[in-house]
Amino acid sequence: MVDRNALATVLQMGFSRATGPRKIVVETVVAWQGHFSAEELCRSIPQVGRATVYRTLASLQEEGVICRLMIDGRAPRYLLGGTQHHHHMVCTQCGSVQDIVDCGVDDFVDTVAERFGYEPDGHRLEIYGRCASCIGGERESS
Amino acid sequence: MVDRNALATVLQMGFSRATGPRKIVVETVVAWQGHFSAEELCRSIPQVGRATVYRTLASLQEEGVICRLMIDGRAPRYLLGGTQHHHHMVCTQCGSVQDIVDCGVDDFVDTVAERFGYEPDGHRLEIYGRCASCIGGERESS
DNA sequence: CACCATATTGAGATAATGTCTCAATAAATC
DNA sequence: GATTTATTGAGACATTATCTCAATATGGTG
Repeated sequence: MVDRNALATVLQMGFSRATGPRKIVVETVVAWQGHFSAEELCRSIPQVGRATVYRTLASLQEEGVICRLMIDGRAPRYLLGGTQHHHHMVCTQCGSVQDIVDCGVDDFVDTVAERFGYEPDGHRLEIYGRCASCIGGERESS
Repeated sequence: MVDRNALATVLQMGFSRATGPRKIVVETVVAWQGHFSAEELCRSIPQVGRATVYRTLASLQEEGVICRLMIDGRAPRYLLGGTQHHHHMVCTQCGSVQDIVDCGVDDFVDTVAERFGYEPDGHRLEIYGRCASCIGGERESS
């Protein structure tokens, strides 16, 4: 997915110097399984300052390397891979998240926007439910 | 929309006593034009304690009287009328929000959920763009 | 109406999350 | 290696939200 070259590119994004701390943040994010909050990331790499973590997360998001996910609760959660436009399917039981890449709502969005006289420039779709493995798990444990 | 009877009903929601403070909160919310944050609401009725405002907002949301809107930025914003399932069209320029009631994504959601083996129990769709009046306003001011 | 039991309130402590400052540090260049 | 300056990070500060618990107000009752 994200090879060394891509990593080097990412390290430069929006900055003029590829620094050590930023490298740690990016590598940790890339290796992360599933989604995470900013604070979780901070805790996992205490050798990097909070300010740097937040700054790096902001650029990564701006550049589309990660995307921000507002699962209800409080803090936003981040997820690798936002380069491509997509949506999310969130399991309300185990919290796992899957990407929906082949969107298909685009046309719907355009139609609705036009009906309201809007000039659309983005949309967000999140679907909540229980994932296959959580449904399965329940059957086993009963 | 929300008449006196409905108000009385709302005041009881999830509680066993219809109190003065809660009445102030509910009436303020009902009279509010557009969306608001919890803190904005607190500031507008300083005679009611912050804890009560937050508590009342939570029940109102739970009961579907208001809905929570996560427009990017920080704090969630609230909007009257969440009883009926709907989505939002948010103007990225003036911040106004319109409801999209005739959803139509429902089928799409079911299809996608099924494809992933999910048992869907909710979805959220937000469309961002510039509203008609903002587009028009720009033309005038040029 | 007065009284009681208790649901509810609210001031303020605390928590969680995020932003900002600015002296110190470390990349990149020469 | 020296220089320039982008970047860092400790910690102050800001914002949003939750929690505690003594004080209060509500609804029911005699």
